[in-house]
Formats: sequence, C-alpha cells, structure tokens
Amino acid sequence: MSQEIREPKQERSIEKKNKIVKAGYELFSEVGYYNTNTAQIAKRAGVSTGIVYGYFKDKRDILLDVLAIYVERAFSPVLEMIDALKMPIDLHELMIGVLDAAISIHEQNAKIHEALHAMSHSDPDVNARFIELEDDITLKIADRLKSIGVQVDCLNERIHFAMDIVQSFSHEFIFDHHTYIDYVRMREIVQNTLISLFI
Amino acid sequence: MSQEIREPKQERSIEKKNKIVKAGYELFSEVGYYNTNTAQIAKRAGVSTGIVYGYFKDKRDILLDVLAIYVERAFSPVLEMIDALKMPIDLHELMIGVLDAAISIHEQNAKIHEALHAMSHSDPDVNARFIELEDDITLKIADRLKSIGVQVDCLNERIHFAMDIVQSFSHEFIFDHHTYIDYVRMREIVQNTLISLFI
Amino acid sequence: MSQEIREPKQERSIEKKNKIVKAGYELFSEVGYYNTNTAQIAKRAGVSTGIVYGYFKDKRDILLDVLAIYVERAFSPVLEMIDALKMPIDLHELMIGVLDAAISIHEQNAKIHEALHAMSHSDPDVNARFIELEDDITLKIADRLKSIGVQVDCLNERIHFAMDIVQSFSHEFIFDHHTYIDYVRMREIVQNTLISLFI
Amino acid sequence: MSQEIREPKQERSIEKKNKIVKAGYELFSEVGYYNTNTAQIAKRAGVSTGIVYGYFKDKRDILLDVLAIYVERAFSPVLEMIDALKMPIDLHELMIGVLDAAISIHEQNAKIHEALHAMSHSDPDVNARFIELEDDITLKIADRLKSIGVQVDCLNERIHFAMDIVQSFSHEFIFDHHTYIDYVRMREIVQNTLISLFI
DNA sequence: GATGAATGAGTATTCATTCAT
DNA sequence: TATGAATGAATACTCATTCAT
Repeated sequence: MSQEIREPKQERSIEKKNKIVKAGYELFSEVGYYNTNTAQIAKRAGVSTGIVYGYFKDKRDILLDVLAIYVERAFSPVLEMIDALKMPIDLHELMIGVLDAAISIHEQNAKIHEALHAMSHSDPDVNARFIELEDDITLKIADRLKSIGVQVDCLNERIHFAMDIVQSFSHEFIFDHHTYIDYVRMREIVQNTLISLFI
Repeated sequence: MSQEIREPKQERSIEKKNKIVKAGYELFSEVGYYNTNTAQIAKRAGVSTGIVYGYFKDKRDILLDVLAIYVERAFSPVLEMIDALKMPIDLHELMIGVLDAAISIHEQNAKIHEALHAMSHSDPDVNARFIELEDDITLKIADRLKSIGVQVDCLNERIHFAMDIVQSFSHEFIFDHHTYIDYVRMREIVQNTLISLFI
Repeated sequence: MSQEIREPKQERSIEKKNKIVKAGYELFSEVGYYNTNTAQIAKRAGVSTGIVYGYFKDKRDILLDVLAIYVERAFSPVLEMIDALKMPIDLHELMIGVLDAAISIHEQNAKIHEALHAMSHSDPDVNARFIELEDDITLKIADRLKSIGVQVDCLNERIHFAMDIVQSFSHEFIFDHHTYIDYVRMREIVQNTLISLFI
Repeated sequence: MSQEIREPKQERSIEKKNKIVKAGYELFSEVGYYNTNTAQIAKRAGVSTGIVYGYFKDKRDILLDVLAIYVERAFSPVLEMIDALKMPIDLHELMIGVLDAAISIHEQNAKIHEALHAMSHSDPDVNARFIELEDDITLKIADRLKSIGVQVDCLNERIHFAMDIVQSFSHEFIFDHHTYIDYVRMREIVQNTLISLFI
C-alpha cells in the first residue's frame, strides 16, 4: 500500500534528492514549515510533486533532511574558525569571530531555526535527529579545543552552554530591538562571558 | 463587509474574551498553534465558534493576546522572587530559585514559546508585542535589582542577557538529553555565570 | 483533532443529511463507489464539500447509510406484496410478483449492489450492517409467511435461500445474455423452485 | 503516440505475461481491484512497472485476462468432478462434492468475484468476456451431463440456474453469519433443490 | 524488449471564516 | 450579542501511465 521510498544511489538521483532538500530548506527558511506546501517545494526544486514522495515519506520527512543542512550551515563556520586558529590562541579574537559568524548565519536561518525547534517538541524523530546532530558538533568542537590546548573541566558542558549563549545572543541581536539596550555593550558582556568559560 | 471587532466593555463580555484567550493559551501550550483549530478553542472556552470572531479578527489575533499571558506566567515568578529577597541578598540562592522557577515554567510553556517565537519572525505585530512585553519585564527587574543594591554597569544589558541564558538553559535542561552532558555540572556553570554577571 | 460528527436532530439538518445520502445512492448506483468523488456527491446534493464531513466521518461512512436505502428499496416491495396477499394464498402468483418486483429493482440497483457486496469483503462495518439489515428483512418476511399460514420446517433458512435465488436470477435476467438460454423457461424453473421451497 | 501492445509470441514473453496476470489475480483476490496498484503487480510478478504496459493497454486490461483464470479455477473442479463420475451416478453425492468445491473456491476468490462482477456493469468488454467464458463452461457441463445420461428438458437453463444457486450459497455460507440461520440445514435444502433440478 | 524514475492530474479531508437564525 | 451550521479554498499524498536510458 505505502509507496516504496527510493534511497538514491546514482548521481542523478542524489542530485535530485538534494535539489528537493535545498528547495525545502529555502522555503522553510523564507516562510516557515507550515506556510510551505509540497507543490511549492517541487516547483522550486524543478521536479514534479509526485517524485517528492519517491524520495521522502512525507513532508515532515523533508524537514528531517533539511535539519542536517541547517546544523551543518549553522556550526561548520565555527569549526573552520577553530581549525584556522594559530598558536598561541587568542580566545578574545576567536569569540569575536564566532559571534560574527553566528549572527550572519542566524540572519539567514532564523525561521527555519524556529520551525525546527517548534517541530522538535511534538515530533520525537525531529528531536532525536536534532540531538544526534548537536552531539556530533559538540564533540567535534571539544576535540578541536583539546587539540589546541584548552584545559578546563566539564568541557562538553561548557561548549554546550557556550553554543546556547551564542545562539540566543544572535537571535537577540537580529530580532529584538529594545530601545534601552545598547547592543554593542551587550555584545562585549557576552564575549567576556564566553571567554571566561574556557580559561 | 468585514465584521466589526468588539472591544468588550461589559463584564460578561470581558469574561468571555478571557475564557477564549485562556483556552487558546492552554491548547497552544499543549499541542502547538498549528495543531489547534478554532473549533477546539471555542469548545474549550465554552462558547460558539462564531463569537470567537466577535472578539478576535482571526486566529492569529488570539495568539497576540495569549502572548501576554505567556510573558506574565514566564516572568512574574522571577519578579516575586526578587520581591521576596531579604538583605543582604544571596545571589547564589536567588539564581538557584530563578532556574528552578524557569525550568518548571518552561516545562509547561515550551510549545507556546516556540510557536510565539516562530510567529514573531513573520509577523511584525507579534514581534512588536513581544518586545514591548519583554521591555516591561526587563525594566521592572532592573528597578528591583537597583532597589536592593545591585550596582553594576550596563544593568539592562546584563538582565537581558541573563534572561536569555535562563531561557535557553531551561530549554536545554528539559528537552535535550545528550548522554555526554552532565546536567548537574552544567547547571552549576550556568549559575556561576549568572552570578558573575551581577557582581 | 478529528471533527465532531453532527447527528442531526432538526428537520432541516435531517433533510440535508438525507440529500447527501440520496446523492450518494444515486451516484454509487450510476457509476459505482470508486468512480464517485465527494465533490460530486456534494454538488448533486446541493451542499458544500465541507458539510459532507459534518454529517459523515468519511466517504465510506456515506456508503453505510446508502446501504440502508438500498436494502429498504430492495426488499420492501416484497413485504408489501406479502401484506397484500388474500387468503387463500396463491404461491404461484406471489412468486411471479416477487420476481417481477425483484427484476425491476435490480435494474436500478445493480451497480450499488455490487459496490456494496465488494465493499463488504474488505470492510467489517459494511458487512455487519449488511447482515443486520438482512436479518431484519428475513425475520419480517418469516413473520408474514407464518401469519398467512405457511408451515414448513426451517422457515428462515428457506426464506434466505429464496432471497438468494431471487437475487441471482434477477441479476442473470438483466445482465447475462447467453444466447443458448431461454430466459422465459429459465424463469419458470426458478418460479417452480421457489414455490417448492414453501409447500 | 499510443504505445503498441505486444501480443507475445516468444516463450519468454508469454511466460512474462503470465506472471503478470498471475500476480494480478493474486492481488485482486487478496485485496481487491481498487486496492491494488500496478507497481505492486509488477513487483509481485518480478518485472518492471514499465513492461506491464508493453503487454497490457491499462490496468483494466489485466483484469480482463485475470477473468479467464478466475473462471477456469472456479469451474474446472466441477468439470473434473463430473468426469470422475461412475455409473450409475449418485446425484446426491455429486452435489455434496460440488458444494464442497464451490465453497473452498469461493473462499479464495470472493474478492475477485465481486471486483469482476462490479466491473462487468460499467465495462462492456468485461461483461462480454464473462458471458463468453460462462457460455463455454455451461455447454461443457451440459455435454458431460448428457453423456452420463441425464435427461431433463431445458438442460442449459437448469445448469445455469444451478450454477447461480451454488455460487450464492457459497457466498452466503462463507460471509454471512446470521445467527438465526442453521447453515447445516440450509445446505441440505440447497442440495435437495439442486438434485431436484436434474431428475 | 526492459527498466524504474518521473509525471501531474486527481481526491479525500481539514479548517479559518461567514452568516442565517 | 450569540449560535453552530455551512462554506469552499487549500493541501498532502496516490497512482495509472509515460519515457529517457
């Protein structure tokens, strides 16, 4: 009864599946998950509505793959930044760079970020995938930090907390425009807090 | 042609409008905005579906009012806590209390929190209202803190940042279950960070 | 989540529900269950597609109600015929009348008859309803026959068998046109067989 | 533009076509015509979906070929039974055997039986094929019966009627479970009726 | 001939919103 | 004001059929 889902092995197919995920990623980012329909995704991907269901079980299944792109885009700049560090590391500069990167990423990904988080509450699969991907990133960052000589206790906990801080500050910075807040000074406080976590 | 929206003056009407908002709040919290329909809201509120549109322009308009409840519930415990403080204040104990409160609040409000945030990106009204309400809370907290002798520069910025931290840690604590994270130790780090912001 | 199904109490509503069932009955009869869509049913009934789901859980649920009409139409002529019998009863004439009636009924109901039977195999509810309605008719006929003095053993079994015979002969008579069959003589054989069941 | 339908001459092709028909027969029997899709048929037959349309014009065209299998399976046991008769023939035993066979056949073929009959009303081709195949069977049975000395008038008519009776009783026996019917006694009545048709 | 990926029209169902009463 | 029946546009998903390889 239920259609067979193709796991594409051939180049052309993989490309097509990627196009669909990319289209989903873009649309979810632009207008949100609930304001996007499958016909729009297909059209943007340049495929028929039918084939979408050849590669994905349902609309939610697209979100699951979009999630991977999101996490990749959201965190890989941080990894690259850490990779590019030269000894002796300057945590101050690192954090400036991280915040810059996070802000520009969040600018493009805010809607999908919320959609994904909202989804994760009602959808165990989304949640599980989210956690899995976050785990991956956290552990990678931990490896990098260790290899460049960072020595603090509770490293994973600190990294995770730092990621949360970066995330929420980016959000704050982009979307909230409280008149009584001086965002330049707030950013300084955030930076110092981040640094203090790793010394 | 478009129906007149009543701003209820009479007691009975105000009560009815409140019932609708309460029902909306509950349902959005339980299953999310997109998984709630107006018939359910009306039923839970004990009114007809038609009258909902007597008090609200559309479904989104209900969310706008629900927002007020959410912010009230999410932040008033903090205010109460600060009110109850006795000199000399013990920041450590305060932060423990704040986190406890925040976690239990977030437990019940996570879904609506995400729905609201998601909405705020595509909806300027939601966003404006959100900011307005957050402003209110932040300034109130600032007043309290000043009146109990907290003297740091950039108080508003620190408060706002602290609220973000509390928010994201609560979320983390409730929903993310990373096996390699020791949440007890993470909480300690968060607490210390919070304290360090105000000394 | 699932919509509330209205069980109409008021005249207007009952009328509307009946219109939908009637439209379903007609369309299922004309082109079959699978070749009818809900939009067509709504249109023929003169209502919106939405309200169909106010009265029925789904398309199949309409079929369940259509079933009642079908059984009523298919069997009530027989009951009337038996009612109209005068003593002493002439079984021969009765059977002629029954076959005449059955044939003309079957002419109009053949498609829905098949749709219903086909459905009954994969759908326990349809099956159950069918049996229930057939029970009702069989027992009514038994009562009538007893009251006019028919005295044979296994009355229910004979009635049921007779109904089967009438049914299948009607079908044969209308749809099968085997050149080597003389349907006038076949009908005589059927009539005699029916009579022999009740003497 | 419309594709040429191949009438396979080569062994391999005939085999492939047969596989498709067999798969169609099985699936239609198991879940019905409308609950079977062409992909399932192809998969079960071990061929590609595309090639199905090399041998058949459309899905309905498969049903037409399935029909032949159905009639073959449904009636050949009766022919074999008659073949196996030894003089002097015992009609009583024959009818017991026929009913036993019919019931077990119907058990496996009920769904396809209904699908076929339902189809035959809207589809002249199905109807024509059905009649043609029934003709064939009826005349074969007539030959057998004559050759073993059965001498009644209207033989074809009686055979046809008998086939109807057997068919509908099988159905009744398998699917209807009326509590007030004693199916053992009903079967006796049916058997006696069948016998009376041929003496 | 054969494959199976691709097409896109078709369909049941939902739900925000309106409106007759 | 209040009701809840009615509307109909919107949408996820299916599947017979085609076609590039």
